[in-house]
Amino acid sequence: MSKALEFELLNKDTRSKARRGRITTPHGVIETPVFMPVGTQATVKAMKPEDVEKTGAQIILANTYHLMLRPGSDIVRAAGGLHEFMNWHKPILTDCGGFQVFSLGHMRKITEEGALFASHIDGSRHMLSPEKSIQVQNDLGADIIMAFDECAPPDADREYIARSQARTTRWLERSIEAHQNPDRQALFGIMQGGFFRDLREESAREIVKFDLPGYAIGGISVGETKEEYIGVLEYAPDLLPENKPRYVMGIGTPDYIFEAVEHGVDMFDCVEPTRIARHGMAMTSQGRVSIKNAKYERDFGPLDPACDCYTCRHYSRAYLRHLFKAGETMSHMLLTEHNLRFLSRLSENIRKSIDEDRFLEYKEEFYGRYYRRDK
RNA sequence: CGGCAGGUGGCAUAGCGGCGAUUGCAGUGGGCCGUAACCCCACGACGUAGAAACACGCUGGUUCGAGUCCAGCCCUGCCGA
Repeated sequence: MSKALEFELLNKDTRSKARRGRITTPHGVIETPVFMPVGTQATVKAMKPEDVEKTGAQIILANTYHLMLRPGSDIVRAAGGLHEFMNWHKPILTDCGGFQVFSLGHMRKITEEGALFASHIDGSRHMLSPEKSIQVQNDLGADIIMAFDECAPPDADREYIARSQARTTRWLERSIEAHQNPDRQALFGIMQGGFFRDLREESAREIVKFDLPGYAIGGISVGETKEEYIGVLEYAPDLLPENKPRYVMGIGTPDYIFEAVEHGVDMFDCVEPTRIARHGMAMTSQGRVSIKNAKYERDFGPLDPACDCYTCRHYSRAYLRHLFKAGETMSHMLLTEHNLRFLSRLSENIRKSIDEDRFLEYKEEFYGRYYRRDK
């Protein structure tokens, strides 16, 4: 059993599969369900670590592929690891590069050995294999690291998904073998299998055998319909051990989060809040607000009257709109901070609702405000 | 007063005689899901598509056809007095 991570199941909702948990890592405790902001290049874009922390974030992500290319994991290691390098002293999770196998699909070639990438920065060629991914993640030193997988495209056919999923399992075995310090970094396995239940079952059966400290559900929220997404959630979390954290990779809209939690998921991450912030979009208690809209030109009220974040306490919609239209970096900072606070608070409220056994009521109440259909 | 260069969307620009006129910025709206993302898409605007009419400074002319060629005028900029 890994000493790097401990998971306590604190409470279970009686009318759904939602659960409250607590993960303990070398850099601190994480209350679950938890939303994890993404800081791909060892920075949550537009945010200082201390401000990320103030939003209530308990753990952030960083990325193997990006940091391997720049600055290079040896440099991060020489700096004393990611926590020291980026001045974030709470837990960190590093993604393995498997998503880049998908998102940079046209710039790489997959073989049994791994994925051969042409760097999006300078075109140089890099083999990202299970061994390489884990070596980089060992250098980075995150509390939770991910086994190297292939995130297959949602429209791939069954035959491809079957082969890819089986290969990901073989890659998992190699990832475990390559892992140098399981006492300080917890290695999670990733379930694949696309939208085929039997392939998901096969994937789960194989990866669970390794008795890892946690498991992720990968390959969803990659452009499929919401129905397909929920379809996988109906059975996939149940295929994973109850006493281990379950992580759905890549979700960050409130509805996707609620659905995941309802089906027994504990962790989730997404670029959504940070990216849409830089594109002028805010998540508010009343639904999404596109701050670029002309109707906010003279709106001197806060972005979200129900929000306690720094942005909402000090700035108006009119000012945020002005900053955004003017191309000022400050708009990215303020909107990002707000969106991160929004999702942290959502996580807090979800945890509270599970503690009080009223998760479904909270979900309904939230949907009534956020997804109301007027305007 | 003379010489030169120009006048095309809000601004800036492209445009062998076939234009229902280009592109960028600005504008309006939308998207974004394990971050190649301060990015991408759409639309409107000069410039009219229900019909008719007007039409790239203005007025004429050449031509089957003119933003494009010609003439005059108006305006702008630069240079010289």
